[in-house]
Amino acid sequence: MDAFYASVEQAAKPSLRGKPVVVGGLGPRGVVATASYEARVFGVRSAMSTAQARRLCPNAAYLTPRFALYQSVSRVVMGLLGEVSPLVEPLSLDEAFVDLEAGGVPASAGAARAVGERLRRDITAATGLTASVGLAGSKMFAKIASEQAKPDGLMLIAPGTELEILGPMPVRTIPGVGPATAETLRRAGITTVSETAEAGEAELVRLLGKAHGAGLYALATGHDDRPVVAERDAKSVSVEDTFAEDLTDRTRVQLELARLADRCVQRLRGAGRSGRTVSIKVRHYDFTTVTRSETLRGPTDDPAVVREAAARLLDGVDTTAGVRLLGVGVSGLADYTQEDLFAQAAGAAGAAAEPDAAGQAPEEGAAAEEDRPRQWLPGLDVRHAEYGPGWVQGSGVGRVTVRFEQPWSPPGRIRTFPVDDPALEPADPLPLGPLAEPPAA
DNA sequence: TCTGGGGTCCTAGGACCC
DNA sequence: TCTGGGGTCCTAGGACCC
Repeated sequence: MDAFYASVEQAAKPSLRGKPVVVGGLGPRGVVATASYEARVFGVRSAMSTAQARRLCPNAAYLTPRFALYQSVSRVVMGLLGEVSPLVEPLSLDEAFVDLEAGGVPASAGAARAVGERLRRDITAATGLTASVGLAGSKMFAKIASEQAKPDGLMLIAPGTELEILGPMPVRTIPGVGPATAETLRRAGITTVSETAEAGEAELVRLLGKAHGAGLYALATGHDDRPVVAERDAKSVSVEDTFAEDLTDRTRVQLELARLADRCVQRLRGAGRSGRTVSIKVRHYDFTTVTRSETLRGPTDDPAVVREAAARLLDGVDTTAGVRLLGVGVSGLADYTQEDLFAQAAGAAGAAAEPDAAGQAPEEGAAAEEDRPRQWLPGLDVRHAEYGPGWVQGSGVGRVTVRFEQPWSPPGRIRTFPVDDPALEPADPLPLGPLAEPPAA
Protein backbone atom coordinates (compact mmCIF):
# COMPACT_ATOMS: atom_id res chain seq x y z
CA MET A 1 0.00 0.00 0.00
CA ASP A 2 1.24 3.49 -0.82
CA ALA A 3 1.96 5.78 2.17
CA PHE A 4 -0.49 3.54 3.98
CA TYR A 5 -1.34 5.29 7.27
CA ALA A 6 -1.42 8.73 5.66
CA SER A 7 -3.56 7.44 2.77
CA VAL A 8 -6.06 5.89 5.17
CA GLU A 9 -6.36 9.22 6.96
CA GLN A 10 -6.91 11.04 3.68
CA ALA A 11 -9.60 8.54 2.73
CA ALA A 12 -11.27 9.11 6.09
CA LYS A 13 -10.92 12.90 6.05
CA PRO A 14 -11.97 14.53 2.76
CA SER A 15 -10.45 17.89 3.67
CA LEU A 16 -6.97 16.30 3.72
CA ARG A 17 -7.05 14.78 0.23
CA GLY A 18 -4.28 16.22 -1.91
CA LYS A 19 -2.71 17.88 1.15
CA PRO A 20 0.42 17.08 3.17
CA VAL A 21 -0.42 14.64 5.98
CA VAL A 22 1.97 13.30 8.61
CA VAL A 23 0.99 10.39 10.86
CA GLY A 24 3.17 9.74 13.88
CA GLY A 25 3.94 10.52 17.49
CA LEU A 26 2.83 14.05 18.34
CA GLY A 27 4.59 14.38 21.69
CA PRO A 28 7.93 16.12 22.22
CA ARG A 29 9.80 12.92 21.32
CA GLY A 30 7.53 11.65 18.56
CA VAL A 31 8.72 10.40 15.17
CA VAL A 32 7.02 10.18 11.79
CA ALA A 33 5.41 6.84 10.97
CA THR A 34 4.18 7.78 7.48
CA ALA A 35 4.17 10.97 5.44
CA SER A 36 1.81 11.43 2.50
CA TYR A 37 3.46 12.03 -0.88
CA GLU A 38 2.43 15.69 -0.62
CA ALA A 39 4.44 15.94 2.62
CA ARG A 40 7.42 14.03 1.15
CA VAL A 41 7.86 16.86 -1.35
CA PHE A 42 8.96 18.96 1.63
CA GLY A 43 11.52 16.35 2.69
CA VAL A 44 9.43 14.71 5.42
CA ARG A 45 10.36 11.04 5.81
CA SER A 46 9.47 8.04 7.98
CA ALA A 47 11.46 7.76 11.22
CA MET A 48 12.27 11.48 11.21
CA SER A 49 11.47 13.31 14.44
CA THR A 50 8.09 14.99 14.27
CA ALA A 51 9.77 18.19 15.42
CA GLN A 52 11.97 18.20 12.34
CA ALA A 53 8.99 17.38 10.14
CA ARG A 54 7.13 20.38 11.56
CA ARG A 55 10.06 22.62 10.67
CA LEU A 56 10.14 21.25 7.11
CA CYS A 57 6.40 21.26 6.56
CA PRO A 58 4.58 23.40 9.12
CA ASN A 59 1.32 23.36 7.18
CA ALA A 60 0.85 19.59 7.10
CA ALA A 61 -1.87 17.96 9.15
CA TYR A 62 -0.19 16.13 12.06
CA LEU A 63 -2.26 13.14 13.15
CA THR A 64 -1.93 10.50 15.83
CA PRO A 65 -1.93 6.92 14.44
CA ARG A 66 -5.14 4.86 14.60
CA PHE A 67 -3.83 1.32 14.41
CA ALA A 68 -7.18 -0.38 14.87
CA LEU A 69 -8.45 1.36 11.73
CA TYR A 70 -5.31 0.49 9.73
CA GLN A 71 -5.68 -3.08 10.90
CA SER A 72 -9.25 -3.30 9.65
CA VAL A 73 -8.23 -1.94 6.22
CA SER A 74 -5.29 -4.34 6.20
CA ARG A 75 -7.61 -7.30 6.78
CA VAL A 76 -9.62 -6.32 3.70
CA VAL A 77 -6.47 -6.06 1.56
CA MET A 78 -5.00 -9.33 2.84
CA GLY A 79 -8.33 -10.98 2.12
CA LEU A 80 -8.06 -9.91 -1.53
CA LEU A 81 -4.53 -11.31 -1.71
CA GLY A 82 -5.88 -14.54 -0.31
CA GLU A 83 -8.25 -14.80 -3.26
CA VAL A 84 -5.27 -14.80 -5.61
CA SER A 85 -3.32 -17.51 -3.80
CA PRO A 86 -3.54 -19.52 -0.59
CA LEU A 87 0.13 -18.69 0.01
CA VAL A 88 0.33 -15.14 1.38
CA GLU A 89 3.11 -13.91 3.67
CA PRO A 90 2.29 -10.58 5.34
CA LEU A 91 5.37 -8.49 6.19
CA SER A 92 3.44 -5.77 7.96
CA LEU A 93 -0.04 -4.25 7.89
CA ASP A 94 0.54 -2.89 4.38
CA GLU A 95 2.84 -5.31 2.60
CA ALA A 96 2.81 -9.00 1.72
CA PHE A 97 4.38 -11.59 -0.57
CA VAL A 98 1.98 -13.65 -2.68
CA ASP A 99 3.09 -16.92 -4.26
CA LEU A 100 1.37 -16.81 -7.64
CA GLU A 101 2.41 -20.31 -8.61
CA ALA A 102 0.64 -21.71 -5.56
CA GLY A 103 -2.42 -19.78 -6.71
CA GLY A 104 -2.37 -21.49 -10.10
CA VAL A 105 -1.38 -18.37 -12.04
CA PRO A 106 0.32 -19.41 -15.30
CA ALA A 107 4.07 -18.71 -15.27
CA SER A 108 4.03 -16.00 -17.91
CA ALA A 109 4.65 -12.28 -17.77
CA GLY A 110 1.25 -11.61 -19.28
CA ALA A 111 -0.65 -13.69 -16.77
CA ALA A 112 1.29 -12.20 -13.87
CA ARG A 113 0.67 -8.64 -15.04
CA ALA A 114 -3.03 -9.32 -15.48
CA VAL A 115 -3.30 -10.65 -11.93
CA GLY A 116 -1.32 -7.70 -10.56
CA GLU A 117 -3.43 -5.11 -12.33
CA ARG A 118 -6.66 -6.79 -11.30
CA LEU A 119 -5.46 -6.88 -7.73
CA ARG A 120 -4.66 -3.18 -7.80
CA ARG A 121 -8.12 -2.40 -9.13
CA ASP A 122 -9.81 -4.63 -6.56
CA ILE A 123 -7.88 -3.07 -3.69
CA THR A 124 -8.79 0.44 -4.79
CA ALA A 125 -12.42 -0.54 -5.28
CA ALA A 126 -12.63 -2.12 -1.84
CA THR A 127 -10.69 0.48 0.15
CA GLY A 128 -10.42 3.66 -1.90
CA LEU A 129 -6.63 3.41 -1.53
CA THR A 130 -3.89 2.82 -4.08
CA ALA A 131 -1.50 -0.12 -4.01
CA SER A 132 1.65 -0.97 -5.92
CA VAL A 133 2.64 -4.39 -7.20
CA GLY A 134 6.09 -5.84 -7.90
CA LEU A 135 6.28 -9.02 -9.95
CA ALA A 136 9.38 -11.18 -10.18
CA GLY A 137 10.72 -14.69 -9.85
CA SER A 138 11.94 -14.26 -6.28
CA LYS A 139 11.04 -12.42 -3.10
CA MET A 140 13.92 -9.98 -3.29
CA PHE A 141 13.20 -8.87 -6.85
CA ALA A 142 9.47 -8.69 -6.23
CA LYS A 143 10.16 -6.39 -3.30
CA ILE A 144 12.56 -4.23 -5.28
CA ALA A 145 10.07 -4.08 -8.14
CA SER A 146 7.29 -2.95 -5.82
CA GLU A 147 9.53 -0.21 -4.41
CA GLN A 148 10.26 0.98 -7.94
CA ALA A 149 6.57 0.80 -8.84
CA LYS A 150 5.44 3.15 -6.05
CA PRO A 151 3.24 5.05 -5.91
CA ASP A 152 0.21 3.53 -7.61
CA GLY A 153 2.13 1.43 -10.12
CA LEU A 154 3.14 -2.03 -11.24
CA MET A 155 6.57 -3.28 -12.24
CA LEU A 156 7.62 -6.65 -13.55
CA ILE A 157 11.24 -7.81 -13.55
CA ALA A 158 11.46 -10.53 -16.17
CA PRO A 159 13.54 -13.60 -15.26
CA GLY A 160 16.98 -13.26 -16.80
CA THR A 161 17.01 -9.47 -16.66
CA GLU A 162 17.43 -9.16 -12.89
CA LEU A 163 21.16 -8.47 -12.72
CA GLU A 164 21.08 -5.93 -15.55
CA ILE A 165 18.59 -3.95 -13.51
CA LEU A 166 20.06 -4.55 -10.07
CA GLY A 167 23.79 -4.29 -10.85
CA PRO A 168 24.15 -0.50 -11.10
CA MET A 169 21.94 0.15 -8.08
CA PRO A 170 23.36 1.13 -4.66
CA VAL A 171 23.92 -1.87 -2.41
CA ARG A 172 21.41 -0.33 0.03
CA THR A 173 18.73 -1.37 -2.47
CA ILE A 174 19.13 -4.96 -1.29
CA PRO A 175 16.75 -5.67 1.60
CA GLY A 176 18.81 -6.34 4.71
CA VAL A 177 21.56 -3.86 3.87
CA GLY A 178 21.16 -0.96 6.27
CA PRO A 179 23.36 1.98 7.25
CA ALA A 180 25.94 -0.08 9.16
CA THR A 181 26.44 -2.70 6.44
CA ALA A 182 26.54 -0.04 3.73
CA GLU A 183 29.23 1.86 5.66
CA THR A 184 31.34 -1.28 6.17
CA LEU A 185 31.12 -2.01 2.46
CA ARG A 186 31.83 1.58 1.49
CA ARG A 187 35.05 1.52 3.50
CA ALA A 188 36.03 -1.53 1.46
CA GLY A 189 35.31 0.40 -1.73
CA ILE A 190 32.01 -1.34 -2.43
CA THR A 191 28.98 0.83 -3.19
CA THR A 192 26.96 -0.86 -5.94
CA VAL A 193 25.33 -4.26 -6.20
CA SER A 194 27.65 -5.38 -8.99
CA GLU A 195 30.71 -4.38 -6.94
CA THR A 196 29.27 -6.43 -4.10
CA ALA A 197 28.97 -9.46 -6.36
CA GLU A 198 32.51 -8.93 -7.72
CA ALA A 199 33.96 -8.81 -4.19
CA GLY A 200 33.21 -12.50 -3.86
CA GLU A 201 31.67 -14.52 -1.07
CA ALA A 202 34.88 -14.99 0.96
CA GLU A 203 35.53 -11.24 1.11
CA LEU A 204 31.92 -10.47 2.11
CA VAL A 205 32.02 -13.11 4.84
CA ARG A 206 35.28 -11.59 6.11
CA LEU A 207 33.72 -8.12 6.18
CA LEU A 208 30.24 -8.94 7.47
CA GLY A 209 30.33 -12.30 9.20
CA LYS A 210 29.20 -15.71 8.08
CA ALA A 211 25.43 -15.49 7.76
CA HIS A 212 25.18 -11.92 6.57
CA GLY A 213 28.14 -12.18 4.18
CA ALA A 214 26.95 -15.39 2.55
CA GLY A 215 23.37 -14.14 2.40
CA LEU A 216 24.35 -10.85 0.81
CA TYR A 217 26.54 -12.59 -1.76
CA ALA A 218 23.62 -14.78 -2.78
CA LEU A 219 21.26 -11.82 -3.14
CA ALA A 220 23.83 -9.63 -4.95
CA THR A 221 24.33 -12.36 -7.52
CA GLY A 222 20.58 -12.72 -7.95
CA HIS A 223 20.17 -15.96 -6.01
CA ASP A 224 17.14 -15.99 -3.78
CA ASP A 225 15.18 -19.20 -3.32
CA ARG A 226 13.51 -18.25 -0.04
CA PRO A 227 9.98 -19.63 -0.08
CA VAL A 228 6.85 -17.63 0.63
CA VAL A 229 5.81 -18.78 4.08
CA ALA A 230 2.20 -18.29 5.17
CA GLU A 231 1.42 -17.84 8.82
CA ARG A 232 4.31 -17.62 11.21
CA ASP A 233 3.68 -17.69 14.95
CA ALA A 234 5.06 -14.72 16.84
CA LYS A 235 8.26 -15.50 18.76
CA SER A 236 8.07 -12.67 21.26
CA VAL A 237 5.71 -10.03 22.62
CA SER A 238 6.95 -6.72 23.95
CA VAL A 239 5.81 -3.24 24.91
CA GLU A 240 7.83 -0.11 25.50
CA ASP A 241 7.28 3.54 26.29
CA THR A 242 9.41 6.59 25.70
CA PHE A 243 8.61 9.22 28.31
CA ALA A 244 8.00 12.84 27.43
CA GLU A 245 10.58 13.70 30.10
CA ASP A 246 13.30 11.49 31.54
CA LEU A 247 12.33 9.61 34.69
CA THR A 248 14.69 10.12 37.62
CA ASP A 249 12.62 8.96 40.59
CA ARG A 250 13.38 5.28 41.19
CA THR A 251 9.93 4.55 42.59
CA ARG A 252 8.36 6.01 39.47
CA VAL A 253 10.67 3.88 37.29
CA GLN A 254 9.55 0.79 39.21
CA LEU A 255 5.88 1.76 38.86
CA GLU A 256 6.14 2.35 35.11
CA LEU A 257 7.95 -0.95 34.64
CA ALA A 258 5.17 -2.77 36.49
CA ARG A 259 2.54 -1.14 34.26
CA LEU A 260 4.48 -2.17 31.18
CA ALA A 261 4.70 -5.72 32.50
CA ASP A 262 0.91 -5.76 32.87
CA ARG A 263 0.37 -4.40 29.37
CA CYS A 264 2.77 -6.97 27.97
CA VAL A 265 0.95 -9.81 29.69
CA GLN A 266 -2.41 -8.52 28.46
CA ARG A 267 -1.14 -8.73 24.89
CA LEU A 268 0.40 -12.14 25.56
CA ARG A 269 -2.88 -13.46 26.92
CA GLY A 270 -4.81 -11.85 24.10
CA ALA A 271 -2.72 -13.93 21.72
CA GLY A 272 -3.41 -17.04 23.77
CA ARG A 273 0.28 -17.55 24.48
CA SER A 274 2.60 -17.80 27.44
CA GLY A 275 6.36 -17.36 27.62
CA ARG A 276 9.40 -18.48 29.52
CA THR A 277 11.89 -15.60 29.15
CA VAL A 278 11.20 -12.13 30.56
CA SER A 279 13.27 -9.19 29.29
CA ILE A 280 13.46 -5.54 30.23
CA LYS A 281 14.92 -2.69 28.24
CA VAL A 282 16.22 0.54 29.71
CA ARG A 283 17.22 3.47 27.54
CA HIS A 284 19.17 6.06 29.53
CA TYR A 285 19.02 9.84 29.18
CA ASP A 286 21.96 9.67 26.73
CA PHE A 287 20.29 7.03 24.52
CA THR A 288 22.59 4.24 25.69
CA THR A 289 20.42 1.15 25.99
CA VAL A 290 20.75 -1.99 28.03
CA THR A 291 18.66 -5.15 28.11
CA ARG A 292 18.39 -7.72 30.86
CA SER A 293 16.63 -11.05 30.64
CA GLU A 294 15.76 -13.98 32.83
CA THR A 295 14.51 -17.40 31.84
CA LEU A 296 11.93 -18.98 34.11
CA ARG A 297 11.56 -22.70 34.81
CA GLY A 298 8.42 -22.83 32.71
CA PRO A 299 6.21 -20.60 30.57
CA THR A 300 3.91 -18.13 32.32
CA ASP A 301 1.15 -15.69 31.50
CA ASP A 302 0.75 -14.55 35.09
CA PRO A 303 1.08 -10.77 35.42
CA ALA A 304 2.48 -11.07 38.94
CA VAL A 305 5.23 -13.43 37.80
CA VAL A 306 6.23 -11.17 34.89
CA ARG A 307 6.06 -8.05 37.08
CA GLU A 308 8.30 -9.63 39.70
CA ALA A 309 10.82 -10.87 37.15
CA ALA A 310 10.95 -7.41 35.57
CA ALA A 311 11.45 -5.82 38.99
CA ARG A 312 14.32 -8.22 39.77
CA LEU A 313 15.98 -7.41 36.46
CA LEU A 314 15.66 -3.69 37.12
CA ASP A 315 17.48 -4.12 40.44
CA GLY A 316 20.69 -4.61 38.50
CA VAL A 317 20.38 -1.41 36.46
CA ASP A 318 21.47 2.03 37.65
CA THR A 319 18.84 4.59 36.62
CA THR A 320 19.93 7.58 38.71
CA ALA A 321 21.00 9.68 35.70
CA GLY A 322 17.55 9.50 34.10
CA VAL A 323 15.52 7.04 32.05
CA ARG A 324 14.21 7.89 28.62
CA LEU A 325 12.52 4.60 27.76
CA LEU A 326 11.41 1.43 29.53
CA GLY A 327 10.32 -1.82 27.93
CA VAL A 328 9.14 -5.29 28.95
CA GLY A 329 9.10 -8.33 26.70
CA VAL A 330 8.32 -12.02 26.89
CA SER A 331 9.90 -14.58 24.56
CA GLY A 332 10.31 -18.31 24.42
CA LEU A 333 6.62 -18.47 23.68
CA ALA A 334 4.49 -21.54 24.18
CA ASP A 335 0.87 -22.13 23.34
CA TYR A 336 -1.07 -21.44 26.45
CA THR A 337 -3.65 -23.97 27.51
CA GLN A 338 -6.01 -24.10 30.42
CA GLU A 339 -4.39 -27.35 31.60
CA ASP A 340 -0.99 -25.66 31.79
CA LEU A 341 -2.41 -22.89 33.90
CA PHE A 342 -4.07 -25.27 36.36
CA ALA A 343 -0.95 -27.39 36.60
CA GLN A 344 1.15 -24.29 37.24
CA ALA A 345 -1.26 -22.94 39.84
CA ALA A 346 -1.28 -26.27 41.65
CA GLY A 347 2.51 -26.40 41.56
CA ALA A 348 2.86 -22.86 42.87
CA ALA A 349 0.33 -23.44 45.66
CA GLY A 350 2.22 -26.53 46.75
CA ALA A 351 5.62 -24.83 46.68
CA ALA A 352 4.72 -21.61 48.49
CA ALA A 353 1.68 -19.61 49.55
CA GLU A 354 2.01 -17.13 46.72
CA PRO A 355 -0.71 -14.49 46.43
CA ASP A 356 -2.56 -14.91 43.15
CA ALA A 357 -2.62 -11.53 41.45
CA ALA A 358 -3.59 -12.96 38.07
CA GLY A 359 -6.35 -10.96 36.40
CA GLN A 360 -6.15 -8.22 38.97
CA ALA A 361 -3.37 -6.20 37.46
CA PRO A 362 -4.98 -5.32 34.12
CA GLU A 363 -7.94 -3.91 36.02
CA GLU A 364 -5.63 -1.71 38.05
CA GLY A 365 -4.08 -0.51 34.82
CA ALA A 366 -7.46 0.23 33.27
CA ALA A 367 -8.56 2.16 36.34
CA ALA A 368 -5.46 4.31 36.20
CA GLU A 369 -6.22 4.93 32.53
CA GLU A 370 -9.64 6.34 33.34
CA ASP A 371 -8.30 8.64 36.01
CA ARG A 372 -6.24 10.54 33.47
CA PRO A 373 -7.83 13.67 32.01
CA ARG A 374 -9.61 13.24 28.71
CA GLN A 375 -7.35 14.40 25.92
CA TRP A 376 -8.36 15.23 22.39
CA LEU A 377 -5.58 13.85 20.20
CA PRO A 378 -5.39 15.30 16.69
CA GLY A 379 -6.85 12.89 14.12
CA LEU A 380 -9.18 10.94 16.41
CA ASP A 381 -12.85 10.60 15.57
CA VAL A 382 -15.46 12.31 17.72
CA ARG A 383 -19.20 12.81 17.68
CA HIS A 384 -21.03 15.96 18.67
CA ALA A 385 -24.61 15.73 19.90
CA GLU A 386 -25.72 18.49 17.51
CA TYR A 387 -23.20 18.49 14.65
CA GLY A 388 -22.62 14.72 14.30
CA PRO A 389 -19.39 12.92 13.36
CA GLY A 390 -16.07 14.73 12.95
CA TRP A 391 -12.44 14.56 13.92
CA VAL A 392 -10.12 16.48 16.20
CA GLN A 393 -8.08 19.00 14.29
CA GLY A 394 -6.27 20.37 17.32
CA SER A 395 -6.61 21.33 20.94
CA GLY A 396 -5.04 23.65 23.46
CA VAL A 397 -5.74 26.31 26.10
CA GLY A 398 -8.97 24.62 27.11
CA ARG A 399 -10.39 24.46 23.58
CA VAL A 400 -10.71 21.68 21.03
CA THR A 401 -11.18 22.26 17.31
CA VAL A 402 -13.25 19.72 15.37
CA ARG A 403 -13.77 19.35 11.64
CA PHE A 404 -17.19 17.92 10.82
CA GLU A 405 -16.90 15.65 7.82
CA GLN A 406 -17.14 11.95 6.98
CA PRO A 407 -15.38 9.71 4.45
CA TRP A 408 -18.29 10.10 2.03
CA SER A 409 -18.96 13.80 2.56
CA PRO A 410 -17.43 16.86 0.91
CA PRO A 411 -14.76 18.64 2.98
CA GLY A 412 -16.37 19.90 6.16
CA ARG A 413 -16.27 22.97 8.37
CA ILE A 414 -14.47 23.41 11.65
CA ARG A 415 -15.91 24.45 14.99
CA THR A 416 -14.30 25.04 18.36
CA PHE A 417 -15.57 23.86 21.74
CA PRO A 418 -14.44 23.87 25.36
CA VAL A 419 -12.43 20.67 26.02
CA ASP A 420 -15.01 19.62 28.62
CA ASP A 421 -18.06 20.24 26.40
CA PRO A 422 -20.51 17.49 27.40
CA ALA A 423 -21.95 17.37 23.86
CA LEU A 424 -18.62 16.10 22.52
CA GLU A 425 -17.53 12.48 22.86
CA PRO A 426 -14.91 10.14 21.36
CA ALA A 427 -16.22 7.94 18.52
CA ASP A 428 -15.19 4.89 16.52
CA PRO A 429 -13.72 5.33 13.03
CA LEU A 430 -16.22 5.31 10.16
CA PRO A 431 -15.82 2.73 7.37
CA LEU A 432 -13.95 3.58 4.14
CA GLY A 433 -14.15 2.51 0.51
CA PRO A 434 -17.36 1.24 -1.05
CA LEU A 435 -18.67 1.03 2.47
CA ALA A 436 -17.97 4.74 2.71
CA GLU A 437 -21.54 5.69 2.13
CA PRO A 438 -23.94 7.11 4.64
CA PRO A 439 -25.05 4.09 6.66
CA ALA A 440 -28.76 3.44 6.34
CA ALA A 441 -30.61 5.07 9.20
C1' DT B 1 11.98 19.75 20.67
C1' DC B 2 17.45 14.90 17.63
C1' DT B 3 16.58 9.96 17.67
C1' DG B 4 8.95 5.53 18.24
C1' DG B 5 7.30 0.93 18.77
C1' DG B 6 6.96 -3.81 17.57
C1' DG B 7 9.23 -7.24 15.73
C1' DT B 8 13.15 -10.79 13.51
C1' DC B 9 17.67 -12.66 13.04
C1' DC B 10 22.64 -13.03 14.09
C1' DT B 11 26.94 -13.05 16.98
C1' DA B 12 29.72 -14.12 20.79
C1' DG B 13 31.02 -15.74 25.23
C1' DG B 14 30.24 -18.66 29.16
C1' DA B 15 27.94 -22.57 31.45
C1' DC B 16 27.10 -27.12 31.17
C1' DC B 17 26.89 -31.81 29.38
C1' DC B 18 28.64 -35.92 27.15
C1' DT C 1 47.36 -37.13 32.01
C1' DC C 2 47.88 -29.37 31.36
C1' DT C 3 43.86 -29.79 28.66
C1' DG C 4 39.53 -32.58 23.05
C1' DG C 5 35.58 -31.38 20.68
C1' DG C 6 30.72 -31.06 19.80
C1' DG C 7 26.26 -29.57 21.13
C1' DT C 8 22.70 -26.81 23.57
C1' DC C 9 21.07 -23.19 26.47
C1' DC C 10 21.33 -18.63 28.28
C1' DT C 11 22.46 -13.71 28.18
C1' DA C 12 23.64 -9.17 26.02
C1' DG C 13 24.07 -6.43 22.25
C1' DG C 14 23.43 -4.93 17.54
C1' DA C 15 21.60 -4.58 12.68
C1' DC C 16 17.63 -4.32 10.22
C1' DC C 17 12.63 -3.96 8.73
C1' DC C 18 8.08 -1.51 8.52
